[in-house]
Amino acid sequence: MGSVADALVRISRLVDRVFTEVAREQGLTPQQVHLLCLVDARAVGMKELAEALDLEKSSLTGLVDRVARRRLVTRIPDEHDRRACRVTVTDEGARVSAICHREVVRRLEAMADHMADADKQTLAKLVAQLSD
Amino acid sequence: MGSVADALVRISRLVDRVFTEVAREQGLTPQQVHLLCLVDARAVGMKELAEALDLEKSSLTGLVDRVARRRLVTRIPDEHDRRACRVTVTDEGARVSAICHREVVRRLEAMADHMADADKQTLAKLVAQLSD
DNA sequence: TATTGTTATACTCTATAACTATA
DNA sequence: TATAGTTATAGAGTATAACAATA
Repeated sequence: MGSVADALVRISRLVDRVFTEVAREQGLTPQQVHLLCLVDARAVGMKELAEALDLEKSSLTGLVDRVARRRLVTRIPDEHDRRACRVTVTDEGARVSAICHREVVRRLEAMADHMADADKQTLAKLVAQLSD
Repeated sequence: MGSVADALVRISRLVDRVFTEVAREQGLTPQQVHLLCLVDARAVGMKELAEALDLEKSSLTGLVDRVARRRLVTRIPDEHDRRACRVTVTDEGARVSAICHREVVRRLEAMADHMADADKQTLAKLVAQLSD
C-alpha cells in the first residue's frame, strides 16, 4: 500500500519480534523486559507503572510478582503513603535491563544498516515527531 | 536518546496500543485481529500462518480455534495434501477485518496529522526501506 | 522417514470484581 | 469516601513434547 500507517504496522511487528527474541535469550518475556526497562531509571509506583504499561493494576501485580521471583526487581515501601509501594531494580535486574536495551538497539540499528546516515537521522527525527 | 532504535521502540508501543484498542472494540484480541488480517487476502495453510505470526504451530491451533468459534474464519481441507488445511475468512470475518484495518489506519494517520505532507511521504518511504 | 497439524500440559498475561488498608 | 494495591477467578496466549495421519 505505501501509506504511513501500513509502514508503521509492519515496523511495529518487526520491533516486537526483536524485543521478544532478546527477552527470550534472557529467559524473560517481553512484558517482563518492558517492566524492567521502565523501573531501571528510578523507583516507580504501581499505579504509574500500570499506566505506563497500559495494564490494569491487578495485571501488574502478577507481572511484578513474577519478575520479583526472579530477583530482578523488589517492592519497597513508599515513604509518604503507607498504602503504596515502589518498584526498583536489583543489581542483577539493572544488569539484565542493560543487556536487553543494548541488544535491542544493536539489532534494530542493524536493520537500518543499509541506509544512508542522512536518511537514518531524518527517520529518527520524523518518528520522534510522531510520538510527541 | 534520539537514536533510530529508541524511536522505533516508542513507535512500536504506540502502534500496539492502537491495535489492541481497535481489536478490543470488536471484542477480539490483537492476536486474533492479526490472524484475521493475514487470511483476509487468501486462504493460508497453518504452517505458513504460524511462520507469518511467529508462533509455534501448536499455539496457532488454539488461536485459530478461538477465532473459528466466533465464526470469523473456517478451516478448509487442502486439495493437494490431505494432512493439511487452509484457513479462510467468513463473510463476517472479512467485515471485521476491514473495520479493524480501516480503524487502525485512521488512528495512525491521525497521529501524523500535524506533519507536513512531504514529511509523511518521506517517513513512509524510509520506514518501508527498513522492512525490506 | 519427514511433514502437517492436533492434543496434553504447564506457565504467563490479562481483565473484572471484590477485598484490605490507608488517605 | 476515595485511592493504592492485592486476591480470586476465568479466559486467552504461548511453548514443549508427544502424537496421528499423510507424504
